[in-house]
Amino acid sequence: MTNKTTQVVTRFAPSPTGYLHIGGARTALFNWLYARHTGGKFLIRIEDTDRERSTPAAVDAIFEGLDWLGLKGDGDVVFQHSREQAHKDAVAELVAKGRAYACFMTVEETDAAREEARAAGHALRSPWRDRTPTTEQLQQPHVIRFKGPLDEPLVIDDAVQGEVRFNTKDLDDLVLLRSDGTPTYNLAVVVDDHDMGITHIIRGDDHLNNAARQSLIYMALGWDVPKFAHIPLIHGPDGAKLSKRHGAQAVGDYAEMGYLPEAMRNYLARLGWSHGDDEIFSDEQAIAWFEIADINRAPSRLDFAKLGSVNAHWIRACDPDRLLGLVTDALRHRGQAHVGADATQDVLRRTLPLVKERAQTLVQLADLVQFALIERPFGLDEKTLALMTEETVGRLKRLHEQLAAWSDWSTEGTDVALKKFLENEGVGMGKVGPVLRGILSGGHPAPDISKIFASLGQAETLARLDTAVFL
RNA sequence: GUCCCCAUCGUCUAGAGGCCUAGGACACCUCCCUUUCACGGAGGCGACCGGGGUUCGAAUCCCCGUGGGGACGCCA
Repeated sequence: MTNKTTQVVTRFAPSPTGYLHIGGARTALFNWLYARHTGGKFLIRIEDTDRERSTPAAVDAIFEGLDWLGLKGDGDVVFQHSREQAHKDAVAELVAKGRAYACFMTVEETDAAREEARAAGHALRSPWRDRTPTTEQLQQPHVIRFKGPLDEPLVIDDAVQGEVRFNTKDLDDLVLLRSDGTPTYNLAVVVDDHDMGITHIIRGDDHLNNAARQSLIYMALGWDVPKFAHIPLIHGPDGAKLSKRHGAQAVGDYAEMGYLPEAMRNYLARLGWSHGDDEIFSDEQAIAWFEIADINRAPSRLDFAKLGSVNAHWIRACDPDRLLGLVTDALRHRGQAHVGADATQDVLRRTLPLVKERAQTLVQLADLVQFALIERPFGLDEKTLALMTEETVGRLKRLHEQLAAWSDWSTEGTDVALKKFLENEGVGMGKVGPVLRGILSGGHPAPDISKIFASLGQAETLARLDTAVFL
């Protein structure tokens, strides 16, 4: 735990140009975990300084993703766009301090100068860096650039990556205000993080270079540089950067595939962070254990097999009523609109506990429950039909008789009934099992036969037997 | 091309100089359980990228190489 005098404040700052990416989700999770761990605050800021690419739909999508994941911000959401004036004020201050300047290069000139600078072994330097423009010149279109040190060592003390050494000769004088007067990302981030009191910036590795530039701005403004923690990116199963061809990228995709948010949190937290050999842990445990020092430095790959096994655990641990609701939703989602009916809900309530240990996702669970939901009369598959010899039919009729008189329809009870029947018949389960399964399940995947009995209930079991045997 | 980061089983990882003949999880294989498919149980396969140092001793520290990744915008 950190000391009480300076409360930890973390933030998640996505740019609303699309859905909430799985990598972004983990970044958000780490920020959230660290804030919870330290008793600090977790804030959300929408980085919409690029008005062209930012859309309200994307903002909604991001919040939908965060809500589903259960990651709520502690304060009001900050929209970066709304803080334009603060950004401009900071730039004015930098100009006044001689730490920023007007640059009149055109885009073409800038490109050429950049080429030239690279060839010379350093970053872009504007010829306007040391000129004082006249009042007339200032009427012309221009950008405001940061005036960084030309050739000095710069060390970023990163909580994950350690001491990262740069030289300012490789850092160009980045644009603070565009020629239309709007602030750029690198400037806005610094001003907002400072004003929001962010103490720890936990974000993707791809920002490590920005950290160098940003820290220069902090220092120029005379502000404390927050603690940086750059976490490695998540890669696809093939080790390449996560992209469309890897399939699911949006957290919404994972919801749709039937993963539980708590499973997602568990899996994502374990991806790139560890607490010894612990694999399955609750939110409370993750919060208690989460230290930035335990975040790994190497990028990690997404592994659906492992995600599935973690999800299977949380499906089993899921509260029955909640699971019923989730499966009902999944069934509706696939077009089974009638599943909300009381009778169907009863069937599901009985069936779910009997099959839930077989599923890795809610979608699989929805499949596993189909055998109980199909409506009579349904045909028998060929395999089952082939088993319906005269001898078997006679046997099934006797079974029907015995079951009709049996009262205990718990799984254990029907198991006893079945065993007794087999004993009386003097045959093994192999003689009856396959055909009975076919008749009762309609060819759908189904659990043990006694569990099928318990799931269907006496009336439905007898009815299904009836239609098969007497057709 | 320049700058930066990274490197333990197929994957996620444990490991902070001797506890390591390198541990766990997922995946995979075998067997058991069994009416199907699963679940479960018992085993098994399987890694310190390479080369130099430092040290009595290195997966752990240093250097070089190689291989991955990221960044080089008036995008964020």
